Amino acid sequence: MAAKSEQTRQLVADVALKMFREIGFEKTTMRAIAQEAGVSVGNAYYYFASKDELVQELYIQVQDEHAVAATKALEGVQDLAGRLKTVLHTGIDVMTPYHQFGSDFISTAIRPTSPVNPFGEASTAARDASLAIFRSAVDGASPAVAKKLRADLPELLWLAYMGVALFWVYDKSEGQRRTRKLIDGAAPLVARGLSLAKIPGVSKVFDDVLGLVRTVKEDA
Amino acid sequence: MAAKSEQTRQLVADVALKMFREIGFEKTTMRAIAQEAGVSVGNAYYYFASKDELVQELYIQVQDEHAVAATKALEGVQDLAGRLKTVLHTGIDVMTPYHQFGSDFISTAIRPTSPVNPFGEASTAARDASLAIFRSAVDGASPAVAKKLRADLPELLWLAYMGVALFWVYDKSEGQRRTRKLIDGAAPLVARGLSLAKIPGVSKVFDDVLGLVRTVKEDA
DNA sequence: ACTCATTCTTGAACACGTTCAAAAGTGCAA
DNA sequence: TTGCACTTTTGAACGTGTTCAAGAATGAGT
Repeated sequence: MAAKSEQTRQLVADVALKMFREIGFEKTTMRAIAQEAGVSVGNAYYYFASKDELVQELYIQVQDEHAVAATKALEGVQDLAGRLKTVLHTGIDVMTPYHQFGSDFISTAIRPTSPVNPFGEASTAARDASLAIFRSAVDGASPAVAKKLRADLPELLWLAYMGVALFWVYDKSEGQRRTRKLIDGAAPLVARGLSLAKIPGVSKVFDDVLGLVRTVKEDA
Repeated sequence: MAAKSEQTRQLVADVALKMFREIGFEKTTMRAIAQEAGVSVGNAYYYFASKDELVQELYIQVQDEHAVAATKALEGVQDLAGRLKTVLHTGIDVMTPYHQFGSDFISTAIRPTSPVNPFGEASTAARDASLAIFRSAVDGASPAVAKKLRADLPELLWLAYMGVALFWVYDKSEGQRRTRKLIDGAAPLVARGLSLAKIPGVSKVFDDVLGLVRTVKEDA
């Protein structure tokens, strides 16, 4: 029997996500969710320990959509700039229905104790999934990315992606036009910048950057 | 008469900041502030429209301290790497008493409607003050920074500083050792990276980066 | 059919940030 | 002194996220 329990859980989650999309984070109160779902407030809390955990539900779903959309869109795109653009654009695509919700999300997510914190423990799975998208974007590129960069690049790009997401949240231009522009401009620049790694004088700086990144990551 | 009113305002602010420092943001309730200050809750709200505005008070104070400390510490430091290090380290210095408070602060600050949002209207003054520190760090450097970079660099460094601050918030190492390491490593790297602007192949990439920055900033 | 441990559900209660009508205080003009 | 407008102060009340003791429902073992 497919757990009556699981049904209730799904119901609450579905109602919550729908309300987040339609009326925003703050106006979606736990009481409203419960009422709309036809359960008691306490019951919603039986399945989700906090409002933040409902946000986590949304986060995971958006992440999944991104993985699917990006994988599909990457087919046939060879060059790094194009692949990077693809991953970033599809990322923004799946987030778009939640744009008005974005600032509340980030505000929630940035709190170290939040289950949605992208750097935190609770979202290791989601982060790894997201990282995997960038890894595939890098690994599948031709001409290939310089070998010494290949290991760390996906993580750095993912970090940049967090920055783009932040930019997007603040982007009040229609359809978030500016964010799209930023992606279209930055992706080729990153690719070109990386190709400079062959120049001797530049190569050393790259090595040091990688060294620093590794050092700082290490003694966490 | 130095306004009894102003005295109350100061009292509330002082008590609040002290409590933020000592027991953190969440545990510092408006009721606790009021009680400790010997006023009613409503009275605290007469002077500060929200708890966020008390955070703004803190933000401004920290900013001021940073400006003073950085200006003093910059004396006699010539090279860009050193000057950058100085500004970043003094920035972390003045924030240190509030480290445990950091994540709540950022979580508050990142909300576009917050008076403390560093990108927002309400903190234009504070941001300009902070920007001025970076501008002076750049302008006072010798050997001088490439002319074409000089206009935009302070803003980009300020942005990087926001990133460092974010890193610091998450830095759980003792005394935030890792953040210090990051600063010591990154500052010379930035300086060296900028000096590459003279190399022809690199120069073009730099130009495009600046072009992109300006484009994206323009049609806000 | 009858336990009874486990899972699920309820709604009242709590502390919080915030609001507001009303009271108290203040200072100046008549 | 009295009157009056203005500023300051109060504390009860509201809606929020969250907790929890208590009760229902469920289902496996007898």
